[in-house]
Amino acid sequence: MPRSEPGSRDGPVGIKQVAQLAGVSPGTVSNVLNKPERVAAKTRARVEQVIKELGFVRNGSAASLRAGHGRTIGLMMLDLGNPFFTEMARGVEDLMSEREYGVILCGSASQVGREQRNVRMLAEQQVRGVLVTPVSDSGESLARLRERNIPSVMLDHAATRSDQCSVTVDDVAGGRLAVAHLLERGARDIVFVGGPLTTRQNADRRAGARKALREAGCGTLREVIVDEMTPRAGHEAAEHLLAELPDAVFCANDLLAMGVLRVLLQQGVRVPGRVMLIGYDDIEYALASAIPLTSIRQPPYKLGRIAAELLLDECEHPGSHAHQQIMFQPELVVRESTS
Amino acid sequence: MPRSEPGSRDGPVGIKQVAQLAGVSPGTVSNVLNKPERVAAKTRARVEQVIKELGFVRNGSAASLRAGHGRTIGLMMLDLGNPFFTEMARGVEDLMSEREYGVILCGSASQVGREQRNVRMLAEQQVRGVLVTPVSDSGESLARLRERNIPSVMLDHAATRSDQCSVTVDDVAGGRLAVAHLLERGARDIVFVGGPLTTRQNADRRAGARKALREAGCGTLREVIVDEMTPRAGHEAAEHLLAELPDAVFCANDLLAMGVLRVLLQQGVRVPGRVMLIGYDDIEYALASAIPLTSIRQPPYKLGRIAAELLLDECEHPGSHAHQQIMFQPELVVRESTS
DNA sequence: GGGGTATGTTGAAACGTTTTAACATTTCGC
DNA sequence: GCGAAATGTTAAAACGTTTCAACATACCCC
Repeated sequence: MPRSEPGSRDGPVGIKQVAQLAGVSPGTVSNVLNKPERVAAKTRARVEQVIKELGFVRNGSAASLRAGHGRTIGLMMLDLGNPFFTEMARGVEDLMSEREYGVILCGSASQVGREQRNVRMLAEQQVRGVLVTPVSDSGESLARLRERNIPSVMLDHAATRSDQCSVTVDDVAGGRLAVAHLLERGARDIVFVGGPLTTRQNADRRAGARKALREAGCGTLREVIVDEMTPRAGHEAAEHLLAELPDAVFCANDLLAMGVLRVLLQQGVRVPGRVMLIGYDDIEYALASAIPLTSIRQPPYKLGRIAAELLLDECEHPGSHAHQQIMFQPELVVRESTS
Repeated sequence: MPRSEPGSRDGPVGIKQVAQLAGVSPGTVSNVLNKPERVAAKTRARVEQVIKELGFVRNGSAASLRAGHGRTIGLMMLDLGNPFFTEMARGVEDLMSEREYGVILCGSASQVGREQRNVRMLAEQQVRGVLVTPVSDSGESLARLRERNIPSVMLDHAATRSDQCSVTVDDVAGGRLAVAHLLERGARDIVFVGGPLTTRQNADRRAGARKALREAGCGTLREVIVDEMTPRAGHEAAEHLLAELPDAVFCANDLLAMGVLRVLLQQGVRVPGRVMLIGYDDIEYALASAIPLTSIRQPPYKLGRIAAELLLDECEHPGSHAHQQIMFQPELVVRESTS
């Protein structure tokens, strides 16, 4: 049996072979794939049948070359080690998977250089658009995307230009919410643990904290600035506190708070009896800690999903797309650590 | 000023325009990009200069179309919500970024169907290779990749075929390590909390636990099977234990253990005084819990990185590549919860 | 300085789609 | 039934790279 089908060759089947077997032209097969409504029901059925039989899978590179863009988007994350961001990535991935897009994942690890290298790589891959959680100074990366006409949506960082979409949570409001809660519970001597302040998130949360104090007209804010948002950094910060215990501690994220909590308990400091503690992000693991943590809840999954929707809208309907700067309000979740 | 350069047009600059400005043929520019050693130093310098001036970025789709494969790999993860897997993804991303490859991220959410859809998408994107943490029955997905000649490496699941690379940690040894430790500390009535048992990880860890008992010739193992590896599932499991407290609990992952721990402490059960507790994975957040958790450490970042290296070796040197099944040994990390 | 070998460079042919204008065919109003 | 309009289908020209055989050129040894 030399060869089973007239046109069958060894290589992967292409659109031509489908066309031949279905008795139509390659153009029609392409239409079945991309604009099914333009081809007669009967023809379409036949072609689809052949596609299934032959196990044909379209060559995305060729499609992308001809069409000028492919079915992938880029996702640039600030910190792949932080559950807040990976949860966001999950939201993005879920939506893109539904719409049959691929997601090219990049981590900038908060370094401008790495961010720029990755933007170049994404441009090379002909991504249709890019989602970015920008490092403090990403102007250049975004400009490069713009000059290549690659749409982008900023994630967890508000856009200042009106020709840019962004999806964020109000961190100033979050900081205010946290400290207002502590004040209401009677705390006066409050410590903010967070950093580095060059990141927008930290700066905003601190600003919110100060705002709450101003509004209340009472209380003082001490600060311990750390250079990482990890449990380890929380440990170190807590050591500084032991000398002069405050009434309450506001940590710029839950990982820090978990570190602080552990040191306090080890030293026999009652939480919340002696010191109240509040975190930020409301990650799942915060609930599971020995003294469940009061925290500020953000919806990372939703953020990712909505940003992805916005990006796709801009990519697929550049004409009618209206740029939006969406800002969610965070939510206070009260648990034992402040009760 | 009608046009600044003779060949300058509006669209993105291509290899031809670089060639023209540098006074060479397009083929030579391509060689500068892909086989720099084949082109004379002087010519190369000139071309590189022009590339920089024009801000030329190669069109990856065209390259991929002609060459038959692109500079991306696929990464299929079992569970994007689990720090163990996201840490693995970080290892993969780091290496691929160094080698200037893009990583297309997919989550299978443990569903065979989603896995297969994603494999199809990856094939369409012409990925060079795929890293898979397979769901329990992924034979078909892997077969599809093979018939398309797309190399793959299995992650966190040992390959049974010798023409397949895999990188794993010995979960049987891990389970044995955990329970042997508990027995050594004097526990006799031990409970295993984990599930679902259809996942290889759970089945192996349980098998390891049983092995430890057999070897010791003493002790008994009760089991609470859950259907999710989350803190919430841990809570529920712990409720079952309260009626008849065991000497020790071995959880198939740290998230479960954190959930169990919280319920025990809430009920006034001393840990480790009354019940010892051991987890699995040694995730960062486990250390930060109120009673630091004894756990079985696995090196997810390293797993990801090594698997990525293996995959690239297979992709780039298919001739000389030797398939390997690498298995790491896990490590016992003793902390307060068993001391 | 002539035959042979390295060493660089080139031109043109792919790669597998999408797109477009042009061509058939059917449908419809009258 | 006739012409016009609507509906399907097609052939051929892109898209921007890589590859490969062929061609120059420089170098070397006797």
